[in-house]
Amino acid sequence: MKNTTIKDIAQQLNLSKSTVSRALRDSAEIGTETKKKVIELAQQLDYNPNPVALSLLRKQTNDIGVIVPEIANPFFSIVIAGIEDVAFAEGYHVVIHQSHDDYQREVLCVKHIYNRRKDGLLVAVAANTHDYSHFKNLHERGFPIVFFDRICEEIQTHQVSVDDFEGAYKATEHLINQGCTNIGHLSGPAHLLISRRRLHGYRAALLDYGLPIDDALVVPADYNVNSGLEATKRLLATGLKPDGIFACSDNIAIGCHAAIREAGLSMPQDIALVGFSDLPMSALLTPPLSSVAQPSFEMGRLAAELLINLIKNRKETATTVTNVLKTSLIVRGSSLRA
Amino acid sequence: MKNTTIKDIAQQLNLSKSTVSRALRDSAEIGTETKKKVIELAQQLDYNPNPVALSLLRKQTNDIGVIVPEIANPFFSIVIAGIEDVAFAEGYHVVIHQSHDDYQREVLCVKHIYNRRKDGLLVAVAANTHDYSHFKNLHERGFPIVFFDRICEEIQTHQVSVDDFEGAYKATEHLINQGCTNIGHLSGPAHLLISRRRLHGYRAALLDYGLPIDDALVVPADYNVNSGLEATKRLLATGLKPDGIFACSDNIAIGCHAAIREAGLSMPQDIALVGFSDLPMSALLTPPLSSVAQPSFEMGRLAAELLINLIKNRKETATTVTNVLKTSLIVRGSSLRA
DNA sequence: TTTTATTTCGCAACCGTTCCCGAAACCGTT
DNA sequence: AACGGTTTCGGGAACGGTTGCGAAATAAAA
Repeated sequence: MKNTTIKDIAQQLNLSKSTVSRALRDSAEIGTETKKKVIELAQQLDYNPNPVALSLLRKQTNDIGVIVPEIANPFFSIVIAGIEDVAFAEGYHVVIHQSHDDYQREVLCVKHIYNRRKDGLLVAVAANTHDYSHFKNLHERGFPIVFFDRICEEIQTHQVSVDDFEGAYKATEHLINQGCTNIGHLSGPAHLLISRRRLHGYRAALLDYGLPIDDALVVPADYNVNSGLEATKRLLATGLKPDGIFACSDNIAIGCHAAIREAGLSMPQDIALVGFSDLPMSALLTPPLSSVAQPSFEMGRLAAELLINLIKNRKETATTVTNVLKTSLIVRGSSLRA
Repeated sequence: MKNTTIKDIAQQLNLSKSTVSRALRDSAEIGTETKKKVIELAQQLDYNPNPVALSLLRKQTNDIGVIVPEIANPFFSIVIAGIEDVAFAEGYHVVIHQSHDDYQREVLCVKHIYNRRKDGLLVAVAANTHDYSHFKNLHERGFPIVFFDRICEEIQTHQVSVDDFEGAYKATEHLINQGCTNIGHLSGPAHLLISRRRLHGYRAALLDYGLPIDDALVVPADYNVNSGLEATKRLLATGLKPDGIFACSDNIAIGCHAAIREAGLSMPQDIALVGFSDLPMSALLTPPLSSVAQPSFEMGRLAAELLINLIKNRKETATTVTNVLKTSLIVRGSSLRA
């Protein structure tokens, strides 16, 4: 029932706590004889040090906090898998929080993580977060933070993201190469950096290839299937007749995919479609969804590595790195015209 | 940088630690005047109690450990979302571990959770776990455990699962009603209870409707897409020409779905297919996958509620409940013959 | 044999908090 | 004026560890 403590061992062996502690840590200033006795009894009583006591003493919990919009979002759950992978290997434990894309809730989560003395924070910011002071606050106190995916350039710390601009550019370029001349874009919430960067990549490709830029072809959506479906309906209702669509995320693209089929249009002939993220399910659609693949698992791994590094040598915080991972365009039936 | 402690407040106000502590907890034995001063200064210094110290004193961390095979598996990530939902509301934090369906790793995770003094454990056991002594060990020590989905009947504690038998029965019955007379089954690893129960449901339906039971039509698979694909290939290679398939999970069904199409067979005419779990992606297939829906989010919520209840009143552990949630068959194009 | 060095261990403080218990100080009664 | 009862607060132990320092005891050097 009760866990055996160092004191229990000390009493049974008529020793002091300190001696037992030192013996267990194999200190040189303890006799070989007593050392052996202590270790034996410890093993017998299945002793293991109370990490809570250690945390109090060392002022570190070996826990890292993670905040994502939704755990159930496949992209984030894969990132979390990457995080857990390196965290486990390094002896850290991962405590998950969901912001539900809500600013208030995010603030609460951040407070929780800081107050509960987590060693660091990994975060993808909520979609409707405009004010970053809750993060700045911690950062100024020297609390280790690493942003991933939905990063925050305002804060001078490690950031891990993919090259959204290039990914979006390649996707749009691909549509152009497939003969699309009237390409629409389903964009994400404008205050998210990734949304803006992907929008810029889309525009840059149009510009480079001499295609007109028509803002009426850009319809905003939230990062979920339903919103993608609605946005596509709105886009089709404009009568602008896009022959290609680049969606800012796969979830949006999946909604778009359904809307196109509902409208009785064919892919890729009537409309060629490309998404972003290459979720596992995207390849299962008919036609399978072309998408800009990003290394989600690796993103999690890298973010965790950077954070743990930050935790271990706090001084070197000066040199913060913005890590930009490469994307790769996966061309499938939704956009490949024969 | 440094967090303000109760001692800081005490020194600045020339009071003792105990007085400050009591004042902050609004104790009746502290004068209104001092109480006000303490609370004001605390607010000004942004004081909040160190939860680590509290944990040491109270012998509870307010953390609950969760072990799942894979976080990235949509089913489990949705369950986790449910867990996090009630845990957050109850002031508990969720620490995620992955067993990767590996027994050794699972044992390690269990040790971690117990040693780190988590208040309780929520677990879906690994696919290749035959020995449950690592769980029994904790349970005998009075450590609160709740199993979900992949439960463990050997241990007398709360279990949350769906009615696998009934779900499988309904799925098979539905196939029979669609005119299938030669129904195959892609089963899961045999030492998982859910696999066996679903297999039994399948068999019972065949029996009840007077169809022959042919074990050659039952092909084992692991709970992932690739294994489902391979298993289907093996099933088709037998030459038994099944006209219906009930797959033990949606992931397996998704692999099966692909294999059927690869083989040039049509759904639901040549083969009608039903899966289990109704993952979000299943509805997106063409034809959309019929599936036995289970309330994953609710399963997470319920499991967390039971665990927290167990934590709060340890004595009442005597009355353990095996909670069986209802499934519902979602019929879609993969099995509905016109 | 005395001095010095070395080995081996215990005491006590500390991390931040709660809480039991005792001690003033003040109040109102006889 | 003496006494019992409140009110208000401080001291110290406890939770389970680590660690600096001092103190025996033992061994080595003079």
